[in-house]
Amino acid sequence: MGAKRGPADPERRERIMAATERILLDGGIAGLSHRAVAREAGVPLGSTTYYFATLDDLLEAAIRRLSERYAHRLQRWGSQLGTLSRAELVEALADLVETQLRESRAELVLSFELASVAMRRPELREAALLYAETEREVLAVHTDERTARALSRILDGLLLQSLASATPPTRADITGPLEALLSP
Amino acid sequence: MGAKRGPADPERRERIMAATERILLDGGIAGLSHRAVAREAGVPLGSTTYYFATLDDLLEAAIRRLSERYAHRLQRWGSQLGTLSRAELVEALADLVETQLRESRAELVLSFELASVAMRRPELREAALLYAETEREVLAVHTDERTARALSRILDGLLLQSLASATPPTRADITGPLEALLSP
DNA sequence: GTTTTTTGTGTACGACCGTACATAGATCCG
DNA sequence: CGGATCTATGTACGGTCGTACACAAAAAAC
Repeated sequence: MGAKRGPADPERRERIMAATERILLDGGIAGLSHRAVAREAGVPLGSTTYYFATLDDLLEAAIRRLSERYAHRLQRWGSQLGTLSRAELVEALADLVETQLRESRAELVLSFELASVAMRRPELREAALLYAETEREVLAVHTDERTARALSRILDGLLLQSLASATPPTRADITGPLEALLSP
Repeated sequence: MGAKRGPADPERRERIMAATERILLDGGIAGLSHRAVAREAGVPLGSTTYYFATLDDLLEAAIRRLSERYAHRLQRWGSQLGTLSRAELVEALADLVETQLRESRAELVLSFELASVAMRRPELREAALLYAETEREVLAVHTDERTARALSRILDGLLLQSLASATPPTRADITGPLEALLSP
């Protein structure tokens, strides 16, 4: 019952998952295939099917990693904030939206794609919801639970329409709905 | 320059588009192929490629039809309403959300899938935005433009999370964000 | 050492696909 | 009538894919 067996190249698995993430981020689920991953990772086809027998295994592993990274980023953002007034929270959230759109576009697109795929494939639901859960948890630190849920909805709508439309949203597009919700 | 030429079976094109809609609605874009449409419509493969040479032609035609039908439904909903108080508008919108989730689930799922695909393929953007545009127009009849935009965002977020999550939203889940926005 | 287990690879099968294209039938124009 | 034009179909090429599987190499167990 040794802990390590076989040629034990622990990088192998890592490299394959990293390649999978890259493929998902820039081609979406449609671009995912064992062969594409093998090419991207520089390993033979047999390696990808050995570690991840089915496409869903590959997908699930990559999604889990991406979600965890996203969660950490959100939590870091949350912990850098002190206690905020409502007005300050609006500005902080608007900054968050703008930053995400600028710096994490690919991750956002993928998370929406995942959500839409999960609507047809319940087995992917858990993976898809990791994003939303983290979001709500972080928001709940700064408001009550109910407002956090509403905020999460607005943020999703904002991000969705921003990513789908041709022109980026103005600051007012973002702050408008947030203010409406956060001004009691 | 006669209006009709050839064997002129006008149902042919119709049948193919109708079959395409059915395939998109229950299998999503991933299930779309010339062959699948041919099978569904009961026509030979050559027919589908004759009327719609590329997959995108097929997709665009079907999406346009679906969007128009969706727009009509929304407009009918809008015109059945008289002038409403803010509180009445909240209830009417919540009813709309619940009805859509119950009766037009497949259309909603497809519209989100389209939106997420359009994020990677700008040529599909126009088709994907038809849904959102109509929504905003109808909403703008009952509130000012700015509120309509915010509402549209909230509705998208609500529908997205409702479709992606395992359990349907409670009435409070729906009315919460709407009230927050519509109570000045 | 020998056997057993795990790690890793190459190949091949059957399926599906988009699209091109040669061809056939129908209709219209003159 | 005879072309010209449009409608409609069958087939076939070249490609991608998931997955199974036989097999080799390395490590572990004995």
